[in-house]
Amino acid sequence: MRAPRAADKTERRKPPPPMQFGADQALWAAWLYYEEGLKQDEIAERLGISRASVFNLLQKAREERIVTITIDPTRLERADLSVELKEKGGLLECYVLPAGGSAAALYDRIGLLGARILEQKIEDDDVIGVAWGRTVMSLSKALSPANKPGVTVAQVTGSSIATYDFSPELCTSNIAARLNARCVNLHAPGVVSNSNMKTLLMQEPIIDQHFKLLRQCTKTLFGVTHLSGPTLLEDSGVMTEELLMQYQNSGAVGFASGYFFDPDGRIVRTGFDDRHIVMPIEDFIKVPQRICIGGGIEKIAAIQGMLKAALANVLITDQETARSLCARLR
Amino acid sequence: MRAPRAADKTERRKPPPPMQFGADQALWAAWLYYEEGLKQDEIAERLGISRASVFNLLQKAREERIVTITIDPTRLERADLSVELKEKGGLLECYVLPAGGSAAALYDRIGLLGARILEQKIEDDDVIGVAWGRTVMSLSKALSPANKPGVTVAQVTGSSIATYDFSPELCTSNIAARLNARCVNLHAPGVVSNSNMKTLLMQEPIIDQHFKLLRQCTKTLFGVTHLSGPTLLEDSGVMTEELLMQYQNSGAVGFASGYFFDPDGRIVRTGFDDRHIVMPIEDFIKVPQRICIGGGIEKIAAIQGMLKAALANVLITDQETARSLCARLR
DNA sequence: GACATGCCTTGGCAAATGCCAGAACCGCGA
DNA sequence: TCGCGGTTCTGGCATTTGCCAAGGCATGTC
Repeated sequence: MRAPRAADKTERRKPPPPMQFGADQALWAAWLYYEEGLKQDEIAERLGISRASVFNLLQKAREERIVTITIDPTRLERADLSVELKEKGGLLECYVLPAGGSAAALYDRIGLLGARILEQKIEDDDVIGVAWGRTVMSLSKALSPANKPGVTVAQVTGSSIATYDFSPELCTSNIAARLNARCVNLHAPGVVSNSNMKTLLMQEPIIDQHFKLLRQCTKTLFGVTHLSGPTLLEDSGVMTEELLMQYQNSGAVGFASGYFFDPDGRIVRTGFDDRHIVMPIEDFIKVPQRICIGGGIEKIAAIQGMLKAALANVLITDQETARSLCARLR
Repeated sequence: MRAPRAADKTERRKPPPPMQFGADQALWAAWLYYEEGLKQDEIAERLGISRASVFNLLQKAREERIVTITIDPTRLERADLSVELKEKGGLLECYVLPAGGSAAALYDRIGLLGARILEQKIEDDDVIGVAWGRTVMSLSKALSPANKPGVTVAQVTGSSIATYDFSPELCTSNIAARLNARCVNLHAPGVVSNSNMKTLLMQEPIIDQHFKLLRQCTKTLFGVTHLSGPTLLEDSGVMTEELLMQYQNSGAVGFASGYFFDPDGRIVRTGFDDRHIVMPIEDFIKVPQRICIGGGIEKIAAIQGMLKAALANVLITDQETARSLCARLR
């Protein structure tokens, strides 16, 4: 794409951003195509470029968000299955991902849905507590860039030693980066060696301050984990098999945002909880919007327990899971 | 769209895809298509319907605004020509329609642009004063339905006797209807027979009240008319040729929102002004956002005068007109 | 001043989409 | 049970779009 003629000589000086005209062309092509309904041929002719270039311009316009294609989120919420699950699950809102989509991993697909919903829900001065998980990570990657300097994104659970690509720190900072929001990481280990250490840590001013901030949360975002079979908790090195067994023996079926619970939604505690640095549940439960995102048949029991525990009041899941849940919830 | 519970009896013959998408089919098709990037074929397969039906669903989804395609209005404002004209014309904002669009009439194309911009600019408690004209009418028809019960749309100029399809009443009520806003028409003739009558009318409580409302305007929307050759003023029966000549002889080159002006932006008055029921110019000029919409080579001189008179601080026009104006404004 | 490098553009083909007219279907009434 | 009006769905074709690999053009380097 050529710069306008007038700029030819001064161009080597590069006073203004070089691609000024380019942005306009994409914009104009987009207008003519999407608003006036011209064919790419016609636009090509009128702009004096090839049709292929028009195609490229349109693609660029979409990529650069000169044009955006959005799906009305209120409709998503009104979909039949969403409404049914919302009512049966005692939720404030519920969103269900259509079955049989692309071949991508389910958590990526759910993450995409979650991203679109979160974008719509975010308000200018939100404080968002973020947990961790593959789906949350996926959501963070699917978020569109936005400018929300008033938003704070805070980590609800301590950081981990092991580095894996969906750690609490990464989830939090990723989301904050996309939103251009303030990122507040929790600079403490997620798990410490004994309860005494936890007590001491919690008294540290910086940590204490962080937990004060968490009490301001207007939203939290978290995934769910099931406990049977290979789980992230173990794979990520957060917990050992023995610890997990201990919870399972106590009747726990799932883990979400730092808490274990049984099928009836009772919180299950073991000694691990005394070493786990996480937002206290009594604070957590006071957050107005608690958004849980996750799905897959292996998680159904866990999600059911999570719903009974009322950890979430907004659920984002997939169709198959939603179906099963509806069936199970009487 | 069929009701979801069609499963009663006929459905038992359809074992393969036992999914019931009910009224959400369009929504889900839209999600899979626009968000997950599936082909129509694939969606058809997964939903167990023909590809053509998927196409129809997608079309419906667009029509019903389940999906919307929008062009970032801030980009429109940042386009080169817009910026140039904004600065040269002493405007707050300026929007330029790309040249060489569809074969539709220019005023329809500009109206479309105006509609998109107005949609973006409207705030929840706006009071919008609306004048009349073909372009304004066209804008009103291109507005997307919205729900703005807090908005008031008020007529800035009196109504006319002759009925034509872009009368002040129609422009006003059309816009209000689209926005689901309150519509306040001015129940008085646009032109009365003598100045005495105008004085009396203006004292009428209802009329007086209306003009009080107009003083609350946060926005006004109006077109421009040129005076040479056949004009709307004459065609619509608002004015006679003699009256127009009178203004032209006094140096007027254009008419906008009820006022005549000369090329230097001086307001031109004749006896007609004493019979013309319209918002007083000193009130008009205080409205924070005065949006003028119009274009076409025949209007260039008129728009130039209008700009000098600073009647508008937001201008929506087409590329050709914008080019000429830039050239003329030094 | 010639050559290498890398982004843009283009022509053309294969795939995807848009659209229409006829088929299938539904509910209703006889 | 059959026929009928109105609606929705589908097969198939013409058009439009998406994409790729080859060719340009301009800049940077020696």
